[in-house]
Amino acid sequence: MAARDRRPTIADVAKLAGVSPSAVSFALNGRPGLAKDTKARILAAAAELGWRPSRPAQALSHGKAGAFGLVLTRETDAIGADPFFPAFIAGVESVLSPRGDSLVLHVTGPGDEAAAYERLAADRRVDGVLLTDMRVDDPRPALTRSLSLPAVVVGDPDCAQGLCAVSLDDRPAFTGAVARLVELGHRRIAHVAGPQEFRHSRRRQASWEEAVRAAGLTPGPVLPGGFTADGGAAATRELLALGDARPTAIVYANDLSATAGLAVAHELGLAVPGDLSVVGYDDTPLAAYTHPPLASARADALSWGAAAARALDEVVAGGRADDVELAPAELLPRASMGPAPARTAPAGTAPGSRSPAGAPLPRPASAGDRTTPGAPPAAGPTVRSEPC
Amino acid sequence: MAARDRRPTIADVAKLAGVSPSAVSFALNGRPGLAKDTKARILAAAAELGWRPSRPAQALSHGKAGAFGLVLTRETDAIGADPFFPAFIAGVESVLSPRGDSLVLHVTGPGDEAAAYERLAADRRVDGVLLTDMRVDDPRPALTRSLSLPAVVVGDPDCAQGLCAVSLDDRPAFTGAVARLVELGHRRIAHVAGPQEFRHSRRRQASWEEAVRAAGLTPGPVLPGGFTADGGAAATRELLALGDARPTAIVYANDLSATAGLAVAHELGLAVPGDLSVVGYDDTPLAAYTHPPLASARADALSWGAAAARALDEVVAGGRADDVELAPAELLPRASMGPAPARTAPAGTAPGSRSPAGAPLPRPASAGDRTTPGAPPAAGPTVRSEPC
DNA sequence: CGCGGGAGTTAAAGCGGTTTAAACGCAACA
DNA sequence: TGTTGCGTTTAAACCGCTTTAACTCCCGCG
Repeated sequence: MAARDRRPTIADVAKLAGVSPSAVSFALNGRPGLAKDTKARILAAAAELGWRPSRPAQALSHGKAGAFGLVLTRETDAIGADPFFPAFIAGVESVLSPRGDSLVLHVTGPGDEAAAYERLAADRRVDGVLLTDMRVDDPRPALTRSLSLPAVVVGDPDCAQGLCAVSLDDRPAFTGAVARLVELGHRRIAHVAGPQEFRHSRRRQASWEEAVRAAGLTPGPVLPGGFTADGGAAATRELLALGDARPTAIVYANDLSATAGLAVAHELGLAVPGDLSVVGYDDTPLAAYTHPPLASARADALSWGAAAARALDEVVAGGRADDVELAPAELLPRASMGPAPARTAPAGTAPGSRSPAGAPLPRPASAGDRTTPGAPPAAGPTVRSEPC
Repeated sequence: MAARDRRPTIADVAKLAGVSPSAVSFALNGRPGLAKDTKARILAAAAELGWRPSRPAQALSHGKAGAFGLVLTRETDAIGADPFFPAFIAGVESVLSPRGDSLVLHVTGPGDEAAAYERLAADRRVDGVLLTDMRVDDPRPALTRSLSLPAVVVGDPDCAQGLCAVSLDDRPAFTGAVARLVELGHRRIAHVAGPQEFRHSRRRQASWEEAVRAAGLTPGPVLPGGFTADGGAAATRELLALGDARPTAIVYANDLSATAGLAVAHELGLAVPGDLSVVGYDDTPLAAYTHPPLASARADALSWGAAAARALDEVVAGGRADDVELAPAELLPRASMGPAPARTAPAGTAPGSRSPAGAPLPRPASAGDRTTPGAPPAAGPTVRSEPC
């Protein structure tokens, strides 16, 4: 019997089955040209020894690492709040795992990002990478191309720079939220935006703006919330200090800043949704349990991860893959959205009496209203933020 | 010049530098016996070609994968809320990254857990694994041992079964919170626990119980919160429906359930902390921004990850490493903790007038009080939950 | 002048697989 | 009986690196 402590190799299996190592390899990989019973004998021997091929050895000989890479670029303090990644990663795993492939994760500071990708490419530890959190003028598509590192963009095609993009539209959630708020009588709908460097932050802002315009209103103040609780709280404080110009509804770029906004409203003695309506995005586990429950939108991060992994598969195999568009995030209009407060709401818009969509609503004369009045928001032109 | 599309190998570098491949290897690995200028020439050639050794090839030849594995076992729906892992992973990375090593992440369902570790071991894709979320009677220490897969336990030594444990004590946070609540006049302090399968859930519960006993009180009701918002809300609803026996303070096993509890209290018209004090654990980014801000405790997950990675290093290298004990989580007593409501609070414990620790507080006669009265909680015996 | 010895360098043998091309056995065919 | 051809199996090269042992100089010494 072979040495007890050494893990079995293909040679051990071959010996036990009474064949050559090549035969074992053929059996393992389902190559044709092996007699049925030989193959069975080999697989039995492999099972008996608990043998599985060494991935490094396989990687070396056929040049595939059997792993995808994911680089998370974060400031140290911004780590920990994002419900997107765990689910996304689980989705990626759902594709990788059945094949025995792995996900290699790297967390880097902003300065080390390029180096992380270069290393991933040079090390040959992964077959391709998933690019998330696309930024304006993101250097990564060009970088991965120059490294000839297969890559897929997790985000809209506009910023893919020729790479395959796997996207999930968050715009309907924002335009829908604004449309619903308008329906509820709101006229001053502010936005607390995410970091401007991110494509999706800008897209969310553009969606909000388009929907507000489509309702014939002037887009209200936009303040940066940075996707953080601190930022969301600060922005909310500022918005609520605007006196008469104070918004009656705030659309936040994510749940974290929205939840912080809720707390600030309470702190200032404002009722939600009585005095202020609030909408977030992400549908954090907590969203249904804030006080009041936070209206938000659910993006299916699990499916997104799976779709991204499948697309990267294709790119790795064939060099190209078609863009994928997933089902858009759907708005969950929870109790934090309500009728606009009486002082601004028209008489007919009391709680419970929803004016049907399309019914003419009193619209305050607003300077700079350049949108066709009455155009239903949902049917408006697609929002295009500037190309990245 | 070599083929343009092929990545450079050690042979290309050797040719360019006019030496043999072995010399390049020696230069790369800082082996002695190479003339200084030869080494410099080789490194220059490597830099010029942008060559970095192939990790699979290295792994194959010296038998080290240059990667650690982390398996996250989660039900699909429990994914996404935990602020611990992103920070923990970043900590692990801080050790791995400078060396060019990687983290291989696997997310599995509960049923596939053992298979995931077996694969990680058989694949030889990692040099060792980090075991987190230790459970009662956790099979993984035995499993990794039988697979001769180096492992480190991220959790207290009691459940390490002989493996190296890297722990961060969460008990002082719980005993401290209870002591503070007692000081504030609370006499009925309930606990909303985490899933009983987890060691740390039980330990937190035991800490709460010990502290309550140490204060001469009878441990109040314990309800399962499952670490989730749903569970926390349900448990809170049940606790607050107890009528006269209703607790005046609830210590939750984590922030997620605590935050949901806050919402339930509001919903029932109870003021926090006026009618009910609430404490969580984790110091979620949101904790400082709930309404009112949630008292919680911060565990330094980043350092924890780094320490765990360093310990695993030692285990991989030498087979053994000393247990590591990190600085305990520290309680952040935010506004959700306040004086007990008047109907139960003694006269002297009005808001703002804190009775100094150690001052005799009126203590209700409670049956089953088996602890020495007056023993300061912090100095009490170490809580030991049953061995796992 | 030959030889021992140290410094510098390299040839060659792995590591554990995959893969190509050749060898093998055997039946059918000429 | 000697080919031919097919189905099955294997030897050997290779993937890119590490490492041991050997090899080559060159110097100093006897």
